[in-house]
This record gives sequence, C-alpha cells and structure tokens, in this order.
Amino acid sequence: MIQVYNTMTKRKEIFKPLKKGEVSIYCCGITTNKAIHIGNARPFVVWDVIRRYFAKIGYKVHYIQNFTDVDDKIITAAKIENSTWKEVSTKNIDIYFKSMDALNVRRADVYPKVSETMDEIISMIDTLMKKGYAYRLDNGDVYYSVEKNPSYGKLSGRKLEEMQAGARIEVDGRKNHPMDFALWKAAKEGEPAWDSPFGKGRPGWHIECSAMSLKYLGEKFDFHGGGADLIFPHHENEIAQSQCAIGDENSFAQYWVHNGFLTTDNQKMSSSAGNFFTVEDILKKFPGEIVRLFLLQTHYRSPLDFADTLMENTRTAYNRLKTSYEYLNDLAKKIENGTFVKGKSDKSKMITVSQAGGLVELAERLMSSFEDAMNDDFNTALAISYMFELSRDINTYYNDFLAGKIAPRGTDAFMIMRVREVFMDMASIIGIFENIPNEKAVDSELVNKLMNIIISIRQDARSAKNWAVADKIRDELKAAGIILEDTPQGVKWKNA
RNA sequence: GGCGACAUAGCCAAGUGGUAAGGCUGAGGUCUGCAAAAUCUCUAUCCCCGGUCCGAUUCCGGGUGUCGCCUCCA
Repeated sequence: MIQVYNTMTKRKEIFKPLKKGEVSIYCCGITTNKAIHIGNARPFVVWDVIRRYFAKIGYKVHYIQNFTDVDDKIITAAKIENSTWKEVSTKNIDIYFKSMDALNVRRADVYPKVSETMDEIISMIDTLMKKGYAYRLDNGDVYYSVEKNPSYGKLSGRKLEEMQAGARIEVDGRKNHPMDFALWKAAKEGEPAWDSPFGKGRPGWHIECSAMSLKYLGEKFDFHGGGADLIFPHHENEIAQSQCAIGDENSFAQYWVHNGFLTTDNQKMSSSAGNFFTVEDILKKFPGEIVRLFLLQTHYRSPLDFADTLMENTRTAYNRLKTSYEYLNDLAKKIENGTFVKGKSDKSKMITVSQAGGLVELAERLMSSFEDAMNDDFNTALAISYMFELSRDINTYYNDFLAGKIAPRGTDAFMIMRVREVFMDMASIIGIFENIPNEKAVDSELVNKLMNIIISIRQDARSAKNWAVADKIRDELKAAGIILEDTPQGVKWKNA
C-alpha cells in the first residue's frame, strides 16, 4: 500500500491506480529557454525514483514529460542570441538530456513539444470558446474566464477575491477579470505563429500541458507532478481549463505531487533571481551519481539548500556505499572462481564459522523497511538510511572474511549472493551504481603502465622494509594528486 | 493584505503520543610497518509559553523566527 501526499487534499492518501497494475504520470518538463539548473532537475530525479519504484513493484508505468518549446522567454532568448526559437530550444533540450543522463534519469515514454501538439492545443481552446469558458479580444488574444468556473482555485486553496492580482505587475485592463489568463496570444511581427480559428498566433502558457496530457494519457490519469512553484498559477489553470474542456470535475490528474525548492543561502533558487547553479556546472565538480544521491537524501517535499560543502559531505557518504558495492562484487567474484569457500580462515582468529546467515537476515529486514519508507510518500531519505545500515554490516563481514575470521561454507555463498541482490535492488531504485565515477583523472594505458611500474618499485621497497623509500613515493604521489592505498587486495590508486 | 510551509545535535536530515533513524565533522580504539580505506565507541530531552493527556518533540492554542506562493519560475 502506497501513500502519497496530494496537494489537492493537503494530506496523505492511499494510492489507488485508475487502472489496476498501471500508473500514468505527467511531470511538467522544462521551458527550453535556458540550460537547466539544479532546482529544475529535482523533480525529474524525484519522479525517476518514483517511477523506478512503481516498476520495481510490478506496475506498468506510463511516463510523459513535456518540453515547452514555444514561449515568450524562448523568443526573447533567441533575439538576444541572434538565433531562432527552434535553435535555442534544440540546444537546451540537448543540454537537458546530457544533464539527465549524467544523473541516471531514465527517459520518459514521450517528450511532447508544444510545436508538435498544436492541433490538440487549438482544438482544446476551440472547445473552451464554444462552451463559453473563453473569450477573444479584438486583437486576437484568447483568454480563459476564471469567473465562469466556480471551483477555480481549488488546488492552491485560494479565492479570487483574496488574491492581490496586479500587486506586482500591472493588470491588462482589456481582460474581463484580472486573473484571466491567455490561452492564445495573437501573433506579433517577427514572432513564430500558427494558424488557428482565432487568428494567427501561439498558445499561452498552461494550455500545452492540458492538451499533451489529454493526448497521451487521456481524460483521467494518476499523477501530475512538478515543482511547488507550479501549483499557482500553472497547475491551477491546467485543472480549470482541462476540466471545463472535458466537462468533468473529476477528470484530469487524480494525485498532485509537488516537490520543494532548492535554495542557496536559504533563498529560493530561481531563474529570474539569478542565484542558480546549472547542472552542467555542478557536474564539472561532482559526479552525477553524487548529485543524485544529494537530491534524494532529503524528502522531496522539503526545501533543500545547495552548497559545495554539502555536496562534499554527500561525496564521502556516497563512497561509503560504493565501498560496499565493490566488496560485494569482490565476494561475488571469489564465489565464482571458487576461492570464497576455501578462503584462508585462521582458526586462531576465527570468531565464527559463518556470519552470512545474520547478514542475509539483516538484508531482508532492511529491504522490507526500505519498501515501507518508499510506500510512505516516497521517503527516499529514510530508504537511503537503510542502505547505510546494510552497508556497515557488509563492510564488517568483508573485513572479517579477509582477516580470516570467517570460514564460509557452501551455503554462505548463496546467502552472500542474496545480500548482494538486495543491496543492488535498493541501489537500482535509488538509481546509483549505474555510472560509477572514474576517480582516475587520467586513465590511459600509458598512465596505468607507469603507475604499475612505480607501485612495483614501492612494493620492492616495502618487502625490503625500506619504509623511507616506500613512504617517500606515497607522499610525493600524494603531493602530485595521486592517492595510494595498500589494501589486502593489493595496491590501489586514484586521484585525490 | 490573503494563503501556506517549516523550526530536531557543530553541520545536513528522518521520525514517533511513552525520553529520538541515517549521513558529514570531531575525539578515542581496532586493523595497518606507518598511512589510507573499513570498522567500533562517544556527543540532542526535538524554538518559546500555555492547554489536553497517566505521559508530547510528536495533538490543540498563542508567540517568535525563517522561507515560500499570490508576476515568469521546477
């Protein structure tokens, strides 16, 4: 049983899919006027985990995410860049996909664009006109009339009379009501325009998401998501126009899920305020999987402050988990090549015949807790904490095994493989260990050969107990940015 | 002016009507030739004031503070 916080009802609800065994999701995508920043990325990572989880527990997932590629800001950007709206859009979509790939975000089923959904958009506006929910001005603009819809404001929980329309921006006096919003904007000189029954022009914001979700998911679908700043006016308007066009108060999204903002210095990160960090730039400093873990270590509805120091903490934490991942892989390799059971147990050190039984029991228990956490409004922060708990015992087991404190039996191999499976199941829902960062800044054949030579010389010195030489090599490599680790599996090196 | 969210250790962050997960950092120990990595141990009565309750950090009321939406914004 999954519980979800629904913005519409302002409380957690038990999730009941419209169609048994299937889940349909519409997540508001980006307006393609700029390179995405980390705040933009949050909902996509969050929804990526949600849909992975649904898939994992057996749902067939339908996931749609739009690109708004026709919009004032894109036209403005094109003018500034002396380019076209199409070029600006294409460029930013490319950046979007590169960023998402780095963050292990799986592709949506469809990425509809405004420019490719024009017929459906126009047809929906036409319906609203015919039903009397919209009106056209002489200049060709078409507006949605909020007063015609008594339930307008139900998502954001506000009433028309309570809002200070025009508090910070001048109201267009030609509108019937200050809160009326544009469905269609009449064409201006030199701007992209499409033909329509209301004249040449382009869609206003909001209408595209209504038209696209209707086109790809139908009149009713399960989830609609996005950042909390979309609640009003974007989602409010989507609901109004969709339900009026469809003619059913219960149509459109059944559950509204909104994520909290990213902040910097505790202030909301926003495109207009300019206090944002693009994903592209962050990826130059931190591997995608670490960025992803960072975003998921806080519950999606909480605000999240972004800072390099906080990212560094996540880097350390990520490496802990990665160590377990590597340990499990090493054990799996040993199991495969038959060196696991033989081991090199030392009776004088041995503390137990086997601990694998306890480990596998812990893993199963933590997996169950992990699922409980995910079922409770997708609490990834809690879920991840169980990975750390499992990680600790995996690492202990591995160290004991290497130290010869454990004499594994045949059945233990089976159990360790099960532990690995559980750990990887968790990882695959959180979406890590799919694109492990290479900590070697230069990983060429030549560098590896040179490093092997250096390491071999140092090993000779160590065998001769010539610690001065051995330490000098290690210290000077460290000064050069290379860290040597003498591990029981041999010497490892990586960049600092 | 209207509406809303949040306030938990040095930092980040879950959570519960019966004295509080996890991560980072710090101190000490194990391991190591020494390190590193790993691991173990140690650090909170949950913003303030009332109320309900046998008992509240968790529920209710008030206060203070921070942030957000009401304009484009994920």
